[in-house]
Order: sequence, then C-alpha cells, then structure tokens
Amino acid sequence: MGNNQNLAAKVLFEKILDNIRLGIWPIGSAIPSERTLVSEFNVSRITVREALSMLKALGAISTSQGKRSVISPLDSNIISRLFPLMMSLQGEKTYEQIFEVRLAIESRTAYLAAVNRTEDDIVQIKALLEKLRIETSANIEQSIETDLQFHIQIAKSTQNPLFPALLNAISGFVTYVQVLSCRGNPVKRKRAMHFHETIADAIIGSDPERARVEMESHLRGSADKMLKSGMFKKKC
Amino acid sequence: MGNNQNLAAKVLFEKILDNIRLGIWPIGSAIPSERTLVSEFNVSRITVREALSMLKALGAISTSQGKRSVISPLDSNIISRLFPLMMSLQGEKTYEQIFEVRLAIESRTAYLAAVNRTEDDIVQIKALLEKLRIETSANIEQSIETDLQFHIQIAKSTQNPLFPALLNAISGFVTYVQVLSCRGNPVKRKRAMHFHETIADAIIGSDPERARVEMESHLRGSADKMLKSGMFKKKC
DNA sequence: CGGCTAAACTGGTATTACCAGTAGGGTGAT
DNA sequence: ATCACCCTACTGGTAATACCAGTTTAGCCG
Repeated sequence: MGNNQNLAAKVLFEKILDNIRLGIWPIGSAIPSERTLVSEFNVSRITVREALSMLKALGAISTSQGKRSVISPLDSNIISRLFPLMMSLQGEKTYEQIFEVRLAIESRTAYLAAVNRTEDDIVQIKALLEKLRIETSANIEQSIETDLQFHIQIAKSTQNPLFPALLNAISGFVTYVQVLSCRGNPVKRKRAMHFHETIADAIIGSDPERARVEMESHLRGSADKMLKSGMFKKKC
Repeated sequence: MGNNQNLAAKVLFEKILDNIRLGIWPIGSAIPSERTLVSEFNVSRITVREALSMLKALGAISTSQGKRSVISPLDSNIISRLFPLMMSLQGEKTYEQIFEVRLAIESRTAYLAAVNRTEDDIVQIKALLEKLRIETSANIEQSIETDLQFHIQIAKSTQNPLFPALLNAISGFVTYVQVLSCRGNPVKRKRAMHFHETIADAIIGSDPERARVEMESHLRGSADKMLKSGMFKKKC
C-alpha cells in the first residue's frame, strides 16, 4: 500500500549517496562509469542511469557527454531552486516554516559577524551597502539580488562557511519573497535600506547584540508585510 | 563549456515541472502513463523514465508498480531530505563550525518549542527526560543517543519540520562530540542532566526566553569542555 | 444481478544497438 | 627528438524491444 518498494534504482541511488557521504568518493572525483556500475551492482544500465538521474536532480553529481560523471563540489542552490515551486503549491505554511529558519540563521550571523568580521569584510559590506543605496532608487530588480548578496556577505563575515551555505540554500526563498514584497514599492525599499545601514553599522562597530536585534527587526518587518499582503499564494 | 546541454531528459523534466507549476496537473492527480509520454513527446521510454526519476528524487511525484504516477505535494520535507545531503557535501568543516550552527538552530528551537509545544510534546519530553535520568547513571553509551532524541524532540515541538531536519543533518557530528565530551565523566553528565531538566521545565511552562537562555548555557557548557580538550578544532 | 476471471492496462527491469563527445596513444612529419 | 595530428577506445545520451509484476477493468458465467 505504500511506495516503499525495494526498487533497484532507489537502492543503487542510496548506495551511491552513501559512498559520497562517507567520503569514499570524494567531492570532485569521478565516479565509476555507467558500464562499470552495471557489472558491479548486477543491474541493467537503465537502472544505473535512473539512479544517476536522481543524483543529478539533487545536484549531487554533474555529468557531461564523453566525460566521467563527477561528484559536485557543492550545490546548495539546487535546494533554492525548489522554493518557488514549493511556494506556489504550498503557500503560507511553507513560507512561515522557511522564515523561522531564516530568522534563526540570520539573527545569529548578524551577531557572529559583529564579532568575527575582518577588515576585508567591512570593505565588502560597505561596497554592497553603497551599491544597494544606488539601486534602491534606480533598478529595483537588480537591488533584490544585491540585497541577497548583502545578507550572504554578513553570513560570510562570521568566518564560518556553513552559514553562507545554509543561507544560500534558502536564497531562492529569500529572493522570491523580496520580489513579491518589494516590486514597485519604493517606500518599503527605503525602510529596508535604513535597516541595512543600521545592521552594517552595528557589525562594523562590533556590537553583536545590536546587530542581532536590528536583523530580527528587519526580517520580521518583511515577514509581517508578506503575511498581511497575502501575496505568497501567487504563482510564478 | 558547461554542462548545460539540451538533454532530452532534462527538457522533459522541466516541461513536466511546468505542468505541475501551472496547475495543469494538480496535486494528487495522475500524470499520463510513461507510454503516453513517449508518444506525446517523441522520446524513448528511457528518456521518460529518467525525467520521472528526477521528479521522484525531488519528491514531486510518487510512483508504484501497476498504478499511475501521481503528483505529490512538494512541501518542506523535501528540504528536510536535502539538508543532510548538503551538509555532507560541504567539504572541510570543523566541529566548532558545526557547533555554531547548532547553537543558532537550538537556541531558536528551545524558544519556539516553549511557544508552540502541544500536550503530546510535553508527554514525549517528560518521557525522554525520565529515560535520560535512568541512563545517565547506568548506560552512558545509550544515554548519548537519548540525549540527541531529547534535543530533536524539542525541535519537533516547534511544529516546524525543518528544525528537526536541520538538527538531524548535523546530528552525526553532534553525537560524536557528546561521546568525546562525556565518556566516563559522570560529573559532566550530572551537570547536563540538570540543564535538560531546566530546559524542559521552561518549555513546559511556556517560558520561551528562559528556554532559550538555558539551552544556550547548556550547549556552551559542552562546547567549553570540548575547547579545553582540543578536539574542537578537528576537521570532520 | 453478483462474483470471479482474464485481458488490458500500469510501472520496473534487462538487452542490444547506436550516436556523440572526450582523452590517450600511436604514427607520421618536421 | 619533438611536435602535430588522427584514430581508437573509452565516456555519457538515446532508442527499440521484450519481458516481469502489480493493478484495474471489462466481460463472462453462474
């Protein structure tokens, strides 16, 4: 009655995934050829290719004709690509769940960035802030991308690569929300700009607690607007 | 130079995804049979099955032998499955980095659990606490697993499936740390037990701020111990 | 009319063959 | 000896066919 059959393709898929997870097939290395896997696992090439297709869909491997398939170094944006689809199907529930995670991550990145940021981070943050300032009143579409870059730069400033990776994973969600929330809404952009400046100021001034508080206010502000507007149900 | 070929399977995959997105094939409905898609898109059945495999990997459809494949709701547990993969594909990371993420997540789960926990959650938490109490003075190895279960239960109590998923993604490293930290160290276990009780008490008593603070203290306590032992900087 | 069976679906797997890129080794010219 | 070239033996990508194993359904028979 369920769908949990012992399908050969799925089994192979899991096996390969395990080999990746356990580091037997390191990132960037080439996995055995399809014909090799066929004889190794005693399955047909179809089964092998179906397993590889699943891995491809998850971004775990990348393939190109003539060359061996290789383990992808990292593709957190595969996850982010799913967000628009999920949002259009699930709407508010998903939105709130993701938002809560984002708040958990970013209130911490703001804090840690204020503690760990390097001089180079400060330069980057200031540059993005300036770019954002210009685009906010000129190119809205572009400013959404820069906005995301700003948040990711803060995550990088924690000096912990896992934070930008996590944020990147939900970046599809972030931009999706931004697009709906801010398109043709200069007032909201102005408000957001003010928060960005405050957050940057706190991080540069090594004031972690203030950075955290301002980041939370900033995110909650956007979230409230979204929930009220009911725009998250729109298709894209 | 990249891998963005016009692969028939990928094209079909996108087409089907579009049909889902646009609501042409609603959630729960059966998609055309593989043979139908074969003649409809003028591709071989292999190509069709590879496209469907990709959709399966993303959780967009579910298949079972003899029955038509159906569109399944693409909700956040897809992300739940992808987070662990993402973490394992992340390459070099230290226990310290993992810990920082854990702190970000768990200080939030403690808070949200105190807000959103159900009556059933309270029962579960109390049960795990009691199990922990017994094992702490009897079976250390087992208590580490129960410890993790306790933390995951708190994440579940947020009513947001993404939190337990994230915690699960980093649980492999978490337990490793616990083992190193507490093996044959009854005093530390006693201390941890006290924190567990306090956290549970705050969650049950709907005191989010206290739950958060206590959780942070608890985690930092373990972390400090790890820092002293020098194992914290290790790669994993 | 009701119950059972058999045919006509469905997805799952295997085999074979060929196309289309890539890389490596050998051969030729310089 | 060295370099350029090409040919061969790989690689993944696609197709056609056949069969297995479940599910559904239509029709037969009582």
